[in-house]
Amino acid sequence: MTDTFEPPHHPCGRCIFYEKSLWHPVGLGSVSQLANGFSRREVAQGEVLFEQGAPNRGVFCVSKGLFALRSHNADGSSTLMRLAYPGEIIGFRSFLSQGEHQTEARALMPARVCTVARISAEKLIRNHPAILERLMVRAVAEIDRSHTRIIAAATTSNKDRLAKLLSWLMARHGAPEGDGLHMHLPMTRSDLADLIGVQRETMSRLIKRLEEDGTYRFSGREVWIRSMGEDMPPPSAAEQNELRLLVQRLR
Amino acid sequence: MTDTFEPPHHPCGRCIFYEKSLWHPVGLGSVSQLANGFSRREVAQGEVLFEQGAPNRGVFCVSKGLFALRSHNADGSSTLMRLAYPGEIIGFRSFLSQGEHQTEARALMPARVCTVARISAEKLIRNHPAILERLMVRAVAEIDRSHTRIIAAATTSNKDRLAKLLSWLMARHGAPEGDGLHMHLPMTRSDLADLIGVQRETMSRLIKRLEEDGTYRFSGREVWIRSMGEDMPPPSAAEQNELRLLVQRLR
DNA sequence: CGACCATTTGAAGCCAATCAACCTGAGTGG
DNA sequence: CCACTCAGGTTGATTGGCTTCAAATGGTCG
Repeated sequence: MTDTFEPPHHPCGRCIFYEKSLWHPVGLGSVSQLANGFSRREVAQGEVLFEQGAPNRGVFCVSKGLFALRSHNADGSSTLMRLAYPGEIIGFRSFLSQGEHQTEARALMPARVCTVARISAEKLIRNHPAILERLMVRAVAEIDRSHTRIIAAATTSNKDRLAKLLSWLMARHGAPEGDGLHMHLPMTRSDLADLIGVQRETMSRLIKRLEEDGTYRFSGREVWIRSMGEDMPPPSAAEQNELRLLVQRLR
Repeated sequence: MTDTFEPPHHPCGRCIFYEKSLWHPVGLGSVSQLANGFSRREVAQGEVLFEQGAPNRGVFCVSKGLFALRSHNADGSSTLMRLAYPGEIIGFRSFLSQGEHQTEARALMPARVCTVARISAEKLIRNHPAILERLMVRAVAEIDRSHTRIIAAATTSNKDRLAKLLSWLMARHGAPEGDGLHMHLPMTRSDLADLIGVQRETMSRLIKRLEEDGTYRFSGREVWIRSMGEDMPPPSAAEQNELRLLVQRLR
């Protein structure tokens, strides 16, 4: 839009979500201050960006790939709290409370992350209150996500929640194939189980049940979803409609 | 502390949590601006402060009593998202997103609420970024609460979660009695069920099972908890210890 | 090949949802 | 005063789903 006025050297300037970037409010004058504490880094698939319990070192922005934010429970189990896609900020809770990371961040795909070191981030936020406003938007989004999940867990069946999750993932990782969609699952079945809140064995059985319904087909991490038309009565009318829209959108 | 310098007419000046109040950063100079959009109001037990879906009219601070923030689901069921005690801010999500309330706020006890009208609140936040910082702290707390709940739902039994909830409520509503504690439950069993995420009938059975364990005694909304010492092996060692500390603290 | 990991399958048992019936106390209206 | 209703709560019977333990399968990698 206003290419002429945008600072050519803003570290986030090349990101497709630059306009919505957390650090966008840092104007021409302070770009050097931002560039100072800024670092960009590739994270290999499976690599841990930060451990649960580790001290926070700054604010992280996913630039490429996908991260899983996982909470390790005292009893050895773990819960996958959320997935973070490019443009999303992670680790901001521990940054704000100047404490330890509440979750572990692990790359589920080859990823890239931009970090603004803690000291720099604190300084920038003090000087540019608009950054805090943007961070607040992210926080509210996280509250919304959490509430939605709590409600979903209390009101819908595990099978329905899995179907919902799969169509959600399909929207981000899928491509049209035949009369439906196909994707490579970015995570293991254990991860899916941790995301839905069931045991691994149950996830295996849920997947089998979904396959028996005829809408989904699985082979390892490959997933196909039929765009459906005349077949059986699948999950629900709402779900069916959602899928139809999804197929249309990706086509 | 610095009584001499505190504005004598700050609307929140008399609150015991004044120092931690959201509007504390409004200094001497701007108090009139705050007082402008400020209103205080009694809310009768059972009365609804705001409905789910209603447009946000400002930022609410619980001054007395207790509110239940409930989400009404499409299928007619509802989920009790959280309880709000004096000093807590409610309705800030819809305030920030300038949208509709995501939850219904209903007084579980005779309550009092202080409201800062939307326009005033927006102006104050623009002029005093420190307010936004404090609001961010509340938002992070809400994220923490939600995450804890998601993890608890995925890893602990309904019975254990209920026991935890009861001891939590006991800490806020209980008083020593005999060799244990006693409280009047501030909510119905349906509310408890909505908080734990089970059906009313299941809640009734959970309560019966807790009674059979011998730690709790129920009669209508009256609840007694034994401080225990020699009896049976109750919920868990951690839970037992927590209760012991609780009894000591309230003694 | 052997080790390891992810996944699947089976069997047993527990737990919660559901539907239905019943109970109680607090109004309400005749 | 009684009959009625209604909200809150309990109880029983049944069913289905999930966990748990155990064992088998399949793929990958040194």
